[in-house]
Amino acid sequence: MRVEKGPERGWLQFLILRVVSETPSYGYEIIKKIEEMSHGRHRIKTGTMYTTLRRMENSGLLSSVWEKNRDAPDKRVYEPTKEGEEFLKKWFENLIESRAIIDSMIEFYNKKFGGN
Amino acid sequence: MRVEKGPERGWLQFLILRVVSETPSYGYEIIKKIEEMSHGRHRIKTGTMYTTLRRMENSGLLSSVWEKNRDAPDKRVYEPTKEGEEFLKKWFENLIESRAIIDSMIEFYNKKFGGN
DNA sequence: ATAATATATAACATTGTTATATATAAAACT
DNA sequence: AGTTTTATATATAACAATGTTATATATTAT
Repeated sequence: MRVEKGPERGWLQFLILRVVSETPSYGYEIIKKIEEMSHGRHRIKTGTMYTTLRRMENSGLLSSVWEKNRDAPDKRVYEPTKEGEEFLKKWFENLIESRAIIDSMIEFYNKKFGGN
Repeated sequence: MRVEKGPERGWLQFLILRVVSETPSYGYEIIKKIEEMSHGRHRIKTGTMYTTLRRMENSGLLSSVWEKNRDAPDKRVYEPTKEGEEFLKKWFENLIESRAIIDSMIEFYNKKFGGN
């Protein structure tokens, strides 16, 4: 799989990997964790989430197991594959490199639009 | 046109607007300015650039005029529309809001992967 | 009943890439 | 002087990747 160069592509995949690399989790919970983590800025629709999880499993970034429950619907729990961990790490490295560019962008903004 | 919430979508459109909002410019030059601005990290292919410029004009974010030249090929010079300026401003605002999230991401990375 | 939890997918829209084509002007070669 | 190569400049069709919308199903808690 191609790894992109900046914060421009696969942002959602990055967020998902960020979550499940900390603790394996399932679609519904990942949505809430992302929402919490981004202070309400990223409200992922269920359709988007499950579609993306499925694609990421197909492309080898995630693996899943069914967690069976008596008193609740079963959950499909995801964790990163080795390839997923590598993808995540590269994305982080790119994000760190991009931070300087982002900062210079914001500086330009403050000049142009008269920010604080 | 829908305006997105974070650094996840339309990053290239944002970069283009960032450039032409400073000084109106044309495809070939915009590629070089973006490459320069990003310290070589964003090398946009001509196909990507002209396709994107065309789409942005169609969706009302940019307008263009032909600059006729005797000693060189003509250039199609782009500048942002009013809508383009608004799009750019919102993108900037979202980027600023996202910076805190990005920073917390990087902090997580440093813990996880043992960064500096 | 209604809301919250939990997963799923088809159809669509948007965004970015690749491959290819055209044309002019300047520089370097032979 | 004539030829090739490089740089400048634009364009688009076909494709790949990513994200959204709309809709469906089923269980548990209030």
